Amino acid sequence: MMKPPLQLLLTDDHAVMRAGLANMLNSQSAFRVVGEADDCAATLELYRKLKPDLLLLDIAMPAIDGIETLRQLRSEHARACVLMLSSSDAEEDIVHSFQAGASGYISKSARPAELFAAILACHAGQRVMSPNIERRLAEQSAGQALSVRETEVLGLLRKGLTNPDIAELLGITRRTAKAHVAAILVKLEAADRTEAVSRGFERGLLKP
Amino acid sequence: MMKPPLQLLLTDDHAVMRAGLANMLNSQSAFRVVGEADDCAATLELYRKLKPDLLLLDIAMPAIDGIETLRQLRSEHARACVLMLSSSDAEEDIVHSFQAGASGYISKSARPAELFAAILACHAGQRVMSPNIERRLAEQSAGQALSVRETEVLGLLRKGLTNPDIAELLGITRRTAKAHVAAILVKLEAADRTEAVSRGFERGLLKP
DNA sequence: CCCGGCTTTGGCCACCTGGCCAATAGACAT
DNA sequence: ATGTCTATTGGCCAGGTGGCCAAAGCCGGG
Repeated sequence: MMKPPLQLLLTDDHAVMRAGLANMLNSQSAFRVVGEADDCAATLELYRKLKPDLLLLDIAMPAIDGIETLRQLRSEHARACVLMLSSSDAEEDIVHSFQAGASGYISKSARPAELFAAILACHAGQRVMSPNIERRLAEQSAGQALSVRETEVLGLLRKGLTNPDIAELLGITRRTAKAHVAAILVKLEAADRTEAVSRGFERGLLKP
Repeated sequence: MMKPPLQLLLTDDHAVMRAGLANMLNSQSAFRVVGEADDCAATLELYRKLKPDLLLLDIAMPAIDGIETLRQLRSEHARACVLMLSSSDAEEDIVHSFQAGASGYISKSARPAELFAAILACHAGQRVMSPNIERRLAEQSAGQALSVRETEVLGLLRKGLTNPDIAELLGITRRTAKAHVAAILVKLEAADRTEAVSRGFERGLLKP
């Protein structure tokens, strides 16, 4: 007597990836893809309807990204088991995923067998990370995390705003805006605001 | 009597994507995935060995990206039929792909049926683009293209270099470095060098 | 052969930048 | 309650930035 297959819900904005993934997973008797979604709204709706055992959720999505989708899902279904499937491997994405309640995080670079194992482990209640992701976390966490305010300022730097611009927009003095920028430069190890924005993109703090 | 299936070579750094794609394509009698590669070197090697009818090539790859891989392949096999498969949809990637000799460009957001059709059309000698990509090209090409020199300077801006730094590094005067930066600002419609770098990332001129 | 674009160069000037000094008030954790 | 972290603010200064004026040589396409 076999165990019934795990009911999986797939979310990824790339139809090719979804179809390929579904094909591959369904060819394993342990899994069964019961639904596919391509954005946040569809994910929430299908989750309510299907009550899958596990959600495979891509991070990079237009409009509402995977992290935010995860937050919304967990606020409604606190016990949802979600495995993030990412192509970026950016430190920020990983950290934010776990903060938002992900059960695991695996790279699309992982071999299929690793993915299968990750899904099973995740459903068994374990915290899952692909090996190379653990390595990255150890390496990269040399850099300090930006505060909420600093992240906000970084978003303004990106738009080409000057310190006086930022001060006016946030209703603070120029001096304070400058202080935030200075803090950003130190934390991102950047020589100036321009390099800071680059590092922001590299680390996944800013999305293209 | 059926036509023999098209021999396909797959290149993508994400094993999950490769496996899923291979699964999906092989389930169609018209296609047969005869090889998979995860980087430039493996692609060139397998291409020589297998002489596939068509190469499905992902753009985003670490170290050597898909565009450069395409260039190298075409310098060796000028008649190679290559369909770029991309997740970015950045204008630059599309333009560069065709300049480098791609036969087609399709988004991972395309539905499987579109992908199948694209492969067939490509092999039939047509120029293939997914519909939403054509739309983007029309919209976005409002922005002017950067010259070679300007692109080089943009890469230095990204690293936080000042105009004097750039001048010294390129062996030109500060005034000239300044002129290049000014040209970049105009072409990317940026208020300052920091915003220029943002636009660079958004347009795919710079890669995270 | 001429036009257009790319690359190169000069000076002047108001403004912004980032580094340096130090300090206070509130929030959240221990 | 004590301590850590964050957000906030001030002034001074050398150096970088971007806008404005204009112009020359080079190269490829029409």
